Amino acid sequence: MNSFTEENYLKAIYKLSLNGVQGVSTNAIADKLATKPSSVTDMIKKLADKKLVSYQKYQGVNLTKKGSDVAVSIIRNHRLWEVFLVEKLNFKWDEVHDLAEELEHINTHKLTERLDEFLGFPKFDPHGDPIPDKDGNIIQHKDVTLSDLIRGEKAVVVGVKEHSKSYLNYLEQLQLVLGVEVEVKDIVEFDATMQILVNNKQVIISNQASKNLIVKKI
Amino acid sequence: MNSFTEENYLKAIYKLSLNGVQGVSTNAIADKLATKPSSVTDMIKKLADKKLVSYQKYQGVNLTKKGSDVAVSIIRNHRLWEVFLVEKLNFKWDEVHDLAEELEHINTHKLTERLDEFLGFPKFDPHGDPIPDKDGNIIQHKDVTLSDLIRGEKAVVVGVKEHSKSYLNYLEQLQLVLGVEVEVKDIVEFDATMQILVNNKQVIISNQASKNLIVKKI
DNA sequence: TTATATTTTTAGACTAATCTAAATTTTATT
DNA sequence: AATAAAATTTAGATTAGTCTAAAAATATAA
Ligand SMILES: [Mn+2]
Ligand SMILES: [Mn+2]
Ligand SMILES: [Mn+2]
Ligand SMILES: [Mn+2]
Repeated sequence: MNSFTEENYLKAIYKLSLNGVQGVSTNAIADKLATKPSSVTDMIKKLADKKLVSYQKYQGVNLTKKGSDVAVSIIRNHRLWEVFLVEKLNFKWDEVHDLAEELEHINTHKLTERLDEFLGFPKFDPHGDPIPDKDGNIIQHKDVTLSDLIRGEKAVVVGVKEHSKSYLNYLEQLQLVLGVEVEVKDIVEFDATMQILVNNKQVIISNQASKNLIVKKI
Repeated sequence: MNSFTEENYLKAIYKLSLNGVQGVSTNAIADKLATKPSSVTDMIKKLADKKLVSYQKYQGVNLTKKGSDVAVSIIRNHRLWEVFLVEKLNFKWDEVHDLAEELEHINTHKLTERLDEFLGFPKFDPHGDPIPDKDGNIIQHKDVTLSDLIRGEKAVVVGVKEHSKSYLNYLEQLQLVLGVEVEVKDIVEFDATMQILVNNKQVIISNQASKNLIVKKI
């Protein structure tokens, strides 16, 4: 089997591949995992030996089918556990990520499937991220963010691109949670600061914040 | 914090201490953890440095208050997760131990307490083992086993001393599960094989099996 | 109470994962 | 195309946990 560390590398490579990048760079992985490029090179070699990634020196790394399957399965676990923690144990959406980082590695088919069933086969996690189904199929978000809207447009909040505690906490204070409807009232031309309507309240939100909020136009 | 490995050592020492032994031996720990005595000596030294055990060369090891607290907390996690797996995810009692061995190390106060609450503050796990409360208080079984009974006595099954898959599976086939009433019909003098009544059915059970079944006389 | 057996510890080596510093390769810039 | 900058890899060291083989201490038995 794969160690927790190997699984975390696979997950990181998977996520970095989503931006259409062909050949994920050593530095990008090091950054994401808060480790050093030399450590990444070592691990990549090991993953390549195990046929989990394809790799040529200096050319970046790509997941094989096998590696991608492992990554998706870890992500499935992670998101199912986040749903469990929020729905069943009443955690808040800014509290569950770190716990899910640990729970995701208990990678037993039967446990995952039973958990999925217990939760009623949820399609999205508490941050709006799609949960891969048991065959690994995953619907990616269309990635329209609040910052893409123009004055007068309305949309529903469907996810976040940034998962830090401070961001999630901030959003909750503004009542900018999943499912809430927003309307763009005004945009400052200089720095794209937005004035929006949330639950009938006027809210001012920076571009830094609005470009991490995934929405669906209505 | 403590590594998974350290936690497993503490748990092993805790369990070996329950037999009233003063000074748990290196070999006993090695046996329980399926490792070598030399590895145990190394780890004991580390745990002693961390004030989790008290230890003098060649004299065996004892948990400190601090070490005992960690051990009890891991055991609490383990048993709560076993309840979760059986009650909520419909696992059978012979399937949950290995999963709980992994889940128990996600040792976060808040998670444990929320899980306890979600499960309705259970007092016993699926094998009849008592669950320590949040302050670490734990009621130990009185340890009367089926093999202690004499002809004609009746009792209720309240636990098992052996947790192997094969034993639990065997018991289930005989319908010897928690809460079931048994009556001793006959005992073979030679090897203490018992003939008992379970759910109105006659069952023959070896001493090997009967001495691992914890019961409460009625 | 010596000799023998058993238990425990030490010494030295190995693997996984990490790091720093130096060397190499690739990419960008003159 | 030559040079500078950035990215990547290699070399060598470190830490946690483990192991085997040998030495030392304790327990048992003649
Ligand atoms: Mn998460
Ligand atoms: Mn999430
Ligand atoms: Mn168990
Ligand atoms: Mn149990």
